[in-house]
Amino acid sequence: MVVARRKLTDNKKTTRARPAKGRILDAAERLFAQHGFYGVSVRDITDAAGVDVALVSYHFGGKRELFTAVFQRRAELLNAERLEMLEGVRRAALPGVPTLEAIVNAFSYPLLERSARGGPGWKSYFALVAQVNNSPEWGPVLMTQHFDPLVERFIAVMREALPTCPAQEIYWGYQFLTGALTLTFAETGRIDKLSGGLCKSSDLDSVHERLAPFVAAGFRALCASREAAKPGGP
Amino acid sequence: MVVARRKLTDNKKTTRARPAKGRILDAAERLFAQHGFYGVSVRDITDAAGVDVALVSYHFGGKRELFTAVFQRRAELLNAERLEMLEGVRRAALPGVPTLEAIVNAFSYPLLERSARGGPGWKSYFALVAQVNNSPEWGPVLMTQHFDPLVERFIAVMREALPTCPAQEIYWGYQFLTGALTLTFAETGRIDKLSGGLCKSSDLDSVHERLAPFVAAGFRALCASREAAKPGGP
DNA sequence: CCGGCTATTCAACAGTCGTTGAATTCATTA
DNA sequence: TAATGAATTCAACGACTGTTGAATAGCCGG
Repeated sequence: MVVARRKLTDNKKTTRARPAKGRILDAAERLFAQHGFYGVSVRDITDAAGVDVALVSYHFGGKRELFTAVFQRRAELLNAERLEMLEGVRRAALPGVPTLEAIVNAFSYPLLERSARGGPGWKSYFALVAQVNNSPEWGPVLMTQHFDPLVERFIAVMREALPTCPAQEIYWGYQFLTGALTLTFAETGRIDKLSGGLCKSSDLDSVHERLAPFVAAGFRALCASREAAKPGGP
Repeated sequence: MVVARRKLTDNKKTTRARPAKGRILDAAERLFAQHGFYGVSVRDITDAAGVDVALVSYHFGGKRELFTAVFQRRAELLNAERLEMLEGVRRAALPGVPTLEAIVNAFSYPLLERSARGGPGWKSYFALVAQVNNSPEWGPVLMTQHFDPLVERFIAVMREALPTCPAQEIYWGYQFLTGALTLTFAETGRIDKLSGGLCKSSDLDSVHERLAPFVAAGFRALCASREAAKPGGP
């Protein structure tokens, strides 16, 4: 990415609102989400943050470490919230099991809610996750490292709710769910053009209303067709 | 991307199997799919192709044009095949309408089949599409330009098959479908680890068996819930 | 053998890349 | 106030970036 580099001979010692480390993280989050890891230079980031180039190496060790720091920053908070909601719907359904819709919502709602009303930083973060999730270079490392513990718990609850369903079906259903969810976070505006303005990528409330019914029905269909395929069916 | 650059003082004038232009396209396809546009240098590509650096500018005009050429190359063939299959299932169902499963299959099967058994070039191509589709920088331009005409036809047939369903539901359903499909193409291997080897990202036949039932059920659920929400329902 | 054309090679350009070491500033404590 | 250690600035390094113009090789019809 090449842009006119802002002159900053001014505002050098003026009272800076926030410390440099956070400013760098914010700028990196936004730019990495737009152009990817290699599409952004360290100078792009530090210029946008209004700090010196050397501070990236000083605070984070290097560009690569900055990238993972950006990815980590919001992951724990997010997963804690999702886990809490997941266990909440599980407890609320005892001694039975929660509906598939409730489980999917526990998985997706905290993300959609933050992306919709958490501010531009969160919006950028999820766009970054969307790119990472679909990247063979970064996906296996970063997604597995930061999200798999929660995903395993999610799948375990899903299996409780579908006790007769083969495990593979749950995993494939999860893959379809996360694919649909991450493309939503990318907010490329493609659906806006396709629908002639009828739908808007940024309308995450509409997604929230529709994702759980869509995915839950998909799970049921998956399990039903596989159970029917088993020998000795009903 | 930084790798040791191969010395090629040899094999300069030896009989070269295929012309340079195609070799460049193949190498670019593979490397762009792995690391993205900015993650690969022109020299990475030409070294992998065994040709001179200057040939990229000579044959394509520049790196950017090479990228779009890679993206274009297989798009028309693909869309022609999908359109033919789509119209085929439509005709076969006359005077009625095709099942949702058949429509989804016409949309996804040609892609899955090529990715599974079309050779490494096709596999790379779909991994590239997965990244582009989730990129705010490239997605709106490339996906819209090369795939939207087919998508519009696909959605039109979908609406014929669901005549009472509001248009928005079809568009959202399409977004979920394409998200699930493109993440599948990324083949990041994440589901392999999650499932402990039970599922394999590369097993596109399993995806083919499951995607249509999953998505068709999702569409039906979407339309049903929206019709029920209409005033004066049954 | 010639001229013309395309394809390829080579060398080099100006600019950008990530990183670093030394110098400087800042806030806090002794 | 002096000292300390962290935070920031500055200048620069060697390597790599995409692109280009001139030179060369190969081929085909005359």
